Amino acid sequence: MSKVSLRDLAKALDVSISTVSKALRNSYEISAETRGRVMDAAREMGYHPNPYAGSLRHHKSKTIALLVPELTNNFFIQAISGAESVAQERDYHILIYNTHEQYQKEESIIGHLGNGRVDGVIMSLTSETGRYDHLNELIQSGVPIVFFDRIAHEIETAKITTDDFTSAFNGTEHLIRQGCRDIAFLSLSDSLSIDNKRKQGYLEALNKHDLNLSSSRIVRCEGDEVQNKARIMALLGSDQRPDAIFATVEKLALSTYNAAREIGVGIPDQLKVICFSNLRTAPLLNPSLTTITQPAFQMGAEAATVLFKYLEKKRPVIQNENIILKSELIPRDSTRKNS
Amino acid sequence: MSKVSLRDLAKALDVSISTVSKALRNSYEISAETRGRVMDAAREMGYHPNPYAGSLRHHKSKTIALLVPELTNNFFIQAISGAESVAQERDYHILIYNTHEQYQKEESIIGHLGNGRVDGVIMSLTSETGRYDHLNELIQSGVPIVFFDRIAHEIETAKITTDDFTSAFNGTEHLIRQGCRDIAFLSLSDSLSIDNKRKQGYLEALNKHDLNLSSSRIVRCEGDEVQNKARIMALLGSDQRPDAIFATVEKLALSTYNAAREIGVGIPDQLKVICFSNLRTAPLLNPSLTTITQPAFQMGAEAATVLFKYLEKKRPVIQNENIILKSELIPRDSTRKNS
DNA sequence: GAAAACAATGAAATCGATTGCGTAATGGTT
DNA sequence: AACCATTACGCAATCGATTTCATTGTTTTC
Repeated sequence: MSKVSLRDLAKALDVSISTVSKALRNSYEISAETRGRVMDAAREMGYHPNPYAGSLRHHKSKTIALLVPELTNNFFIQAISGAESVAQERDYHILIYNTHEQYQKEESIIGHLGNGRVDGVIMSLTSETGRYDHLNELIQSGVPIVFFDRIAHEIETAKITTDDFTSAFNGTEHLIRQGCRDIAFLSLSDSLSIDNKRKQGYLEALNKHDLNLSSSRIVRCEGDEVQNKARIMALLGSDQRPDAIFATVEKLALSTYNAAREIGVGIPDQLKVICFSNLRTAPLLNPSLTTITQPAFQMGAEAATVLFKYLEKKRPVIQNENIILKSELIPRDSTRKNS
Repeated sequence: MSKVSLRDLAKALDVSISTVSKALRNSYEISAETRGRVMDAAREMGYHPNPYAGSLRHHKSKTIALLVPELTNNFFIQAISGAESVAQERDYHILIYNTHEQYQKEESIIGHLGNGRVDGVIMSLTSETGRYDHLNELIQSGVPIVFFDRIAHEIETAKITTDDFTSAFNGTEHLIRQGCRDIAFLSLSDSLSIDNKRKQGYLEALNKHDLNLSSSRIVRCEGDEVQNKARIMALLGSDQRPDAIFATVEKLALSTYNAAREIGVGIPDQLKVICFSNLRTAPLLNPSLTTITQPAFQMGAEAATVLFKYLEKKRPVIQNENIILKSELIPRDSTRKNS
């Protein structure tokens, strides 16, 4: 039952290996009768071609890699799901890697991806990634990369992002409209472009509305859950408590909810909260959470579509291209105006 | 810069291919000097071995496949994350497949996994899967499968589950203790063993407490989100509304929340809700949701560990083995006793 | 000093599938 | 009857790495 190769089929049918191979690929060289016999035998004996033999021959693996900094994260999962659905349509296989927000892991994994393991890569950078040598090297070796969300501007390729600056600007204005005057911004990492763009959108909105920007209102939360929550509790416990929090990522908003609950700060009366999030339960939270929701599934699908478009070419060098999708601001109770 | 092979190295150093190969693998046959030269050249020229050439030779791919019926699902994602972390430690690669709850996709994907693409498989069945020929065939062809959560009892191999019967029994008793007398059970599929075990636990608890089991209280929710919500709204809107809902899976509890909100049924006063769930925001919901939480990450990690244990053997035939982990019942406000 | 032992390297087979080219057999043409 | 086309198939090289088995040249041993 185990491992049927072309050779086994050839032996069983008393023809040559090449005849079997050609018959299975419907070559015009093979007579209809022989082809039929081969097909039947292949079915009966349960023949499945060894994918790696073909990969070796054709220098393509029909496999792509997906690198994300976190797996247990609604945004990335939806993006993965989007990419997966496109890949499945095209009979591509997906290798998945979790870089755990560590540059070192990213580098090591990228190193394993050269020389034919994958035909292309879709990825989002870790929050630590500041150098791109490993990525450039991979591209030089002929493996194209498409970035989504956490992109490397420095690399010429396709990048799928959302309108982070505008979304953050609008989100901040939304808070201001709801009556907030002292908005803290919870940031994830200084080296991420999305983080910086969101920060700029936030600052620009403050500026437009003549709110002074005390730099202490930008709080870096790059630790683990416990550390971040402690930092937020310190912020909320100080005598100069902000009246709103803009969280760049979902998990910081949840930490804010937990911190506020623990310290006895009422949302939205004493503190309004908004964040970038793909949480399905946002409407069911207490209070329901105002979110800026990225089209995550679509981003993943788009990244895969662009990648495949280039993979079909003979020499897949991806043109520099910025594909920017729109996020949606969904106001809910966490930013409800005080009555 | 692109594609450096052993041959290229050999040419550059003016030695044979075999010498290069042996040098890189630290063979004692090669002199220290030559080895050094080879190593240096390999580093400089950016040599990475072609993984598929090795796979062909050694009949192993250092790759496993992970099949799940859903990707955007907290339970499965945590399980995947657990398996991924173990795989990463051992330098294994993970191919991920979403069967979308469709038997046909499961069958087709499994068909692509024979003949060397992967060394083993970790999977959870679709809710449609009732035949196991495709799985048996794969195992026969030498690819071991480890199941988690949604397992196939009929197949002799390792299976990682949680104590579904007991958990459902305890969950139901919990509802009864909180004063419920008419508990509806939202079921996902009749063909899934976990669903049946949970159902049995539920029935057993009713039985123990002498609550009569009108069969109409078991509601099959195997449609999409819209259909399920409609079914639940019909249930909650009837003049014989149950006083509690036991949801087998998270998404049905969320549909229940939405349905109850829409129809104006108060949780927990008019309706108590409990469910199997790995939702991180369960404590933050309105009201906070009582959950039976499975150790999903651990299940994935355990599945991978068992699989790798067998893959290290020469002839990996997995012994029949049931590994049962404990779920945790976390009472929250959605089952709070009426005052 | 001849034989044996050893160290360092290379040639070639192998894994499984593909494919360009060669070739035998058949039928048709003049 | 000699020739050419066509059909149907097999041989062998190839992809890249590994590994067994020679094959050199050198050193040791009696």
